[in-house]
Amino acid sequence: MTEDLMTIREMCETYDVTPRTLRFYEAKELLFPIREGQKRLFTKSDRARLKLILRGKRFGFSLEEIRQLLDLYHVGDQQLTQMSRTYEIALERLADMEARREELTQAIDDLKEQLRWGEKVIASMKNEKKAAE
Amino acid sequence: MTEDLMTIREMCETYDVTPRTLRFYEAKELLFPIREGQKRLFTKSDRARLKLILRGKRFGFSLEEIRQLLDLYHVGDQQLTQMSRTYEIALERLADMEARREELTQAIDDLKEQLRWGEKVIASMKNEKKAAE
DNA sequence: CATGAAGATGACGTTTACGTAATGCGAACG
DNA sequence: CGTTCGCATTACGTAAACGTCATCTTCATG
Repeated sequence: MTEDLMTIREMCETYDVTPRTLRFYEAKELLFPIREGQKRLFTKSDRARLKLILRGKRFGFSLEEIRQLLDLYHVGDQQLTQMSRTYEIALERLADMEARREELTQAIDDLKEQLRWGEKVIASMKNEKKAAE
Repeated sequence: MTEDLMTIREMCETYDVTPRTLRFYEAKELLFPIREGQKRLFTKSDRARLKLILRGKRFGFSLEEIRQLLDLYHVGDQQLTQMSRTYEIALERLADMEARREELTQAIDDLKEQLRWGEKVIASMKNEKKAAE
C-alpha cells in the first residue's frame, strides 16, 4: 500500500511547489512534517494543510491569515474559551468569504457585459474591413 | 454641481488609500490623472479604474495582472487583430474567475461544515464543565 | 510678506514570500 | 572507497507594493 508519508520531493511533484517553499511553510508553522533522522516526512495532515494553503493564496490571503485559518481545522484539544474565540473568528472569516464571493460574482458579470460589447465592436470592425475591400 | 475632477486628498478619503499609493499606481500606468500645473486631478475614469484595482487586489491579482485587465475596459481605438487578442485574453480571465468562484464556494462550504463541528465540540465541552461542577 | 497647508519629487527603507547559492552530511552505487 | 544524490541548514538576494523622510513649489491667508 502507498505509504502515508511523503518525502519533500514527492510533495513538490504532487503539489507543484519547490522544496524551499515547503521548508518555508514549516518555518512559518504552517506545516509540521515529522523527522526521520534529518529528513522531513510529510503526513496526510500536512498534505491537507498544504492544499488549504495553496487555495488560500489564490484568494489573496497572506500566509499569516492562512495560518489562522488553518488553526480552525486543528483545534480539538483547546480550552473552551479558546474554542469559543476561535469559533467567532471563523464566523468572521465566513462572512468575509461570502462577501468576497458576492464581489467576485459582480466582477464576473461586469466582465461578461464587457465581452458582449467587445463582440459587437469586433463585428463592426470586420464589416468595415469588408466594406473597404 | 460636484466637479468631475478630484484632488489627491479627496481621492484618498473617498477610497481609503494614501497619496503614495495613487502616485505609485500612476507610475505603474494604472491611473492617468491630468495635471493642473503640478497638481494631479483625477477624472471619473481614474475613479472607475481605481475601484477595479482595489477589487482586483482583494482577489489576489498582482498590479501587473490588474493593468492588463484594465486594458479590457479601455480599448475602442484598437486594431482588429489587437482587439481579437484582447478578447481572447478576456475570455481566459473570465474562465479563471469563474473557476475561482467555484473554489471559493467549496471553501465556504468546507468552513461551514467545520463550524457545525465546532458547535458540537463547544456544546459537549459546556456539558462536561457543568457535570464537573 | 511671512507662513503654513497641500501637493510634488526623489531616494531610501520595509515586509512578504520565496529564490539562490554555499556548504555539510548520510546513504547508495559503481 | 570515493563520489554522486538527495536532503539539510545558513545566509544573503530579490520582486512587489507600498511607507517614510527630506526637500521643494505653490498658493491662500492672516
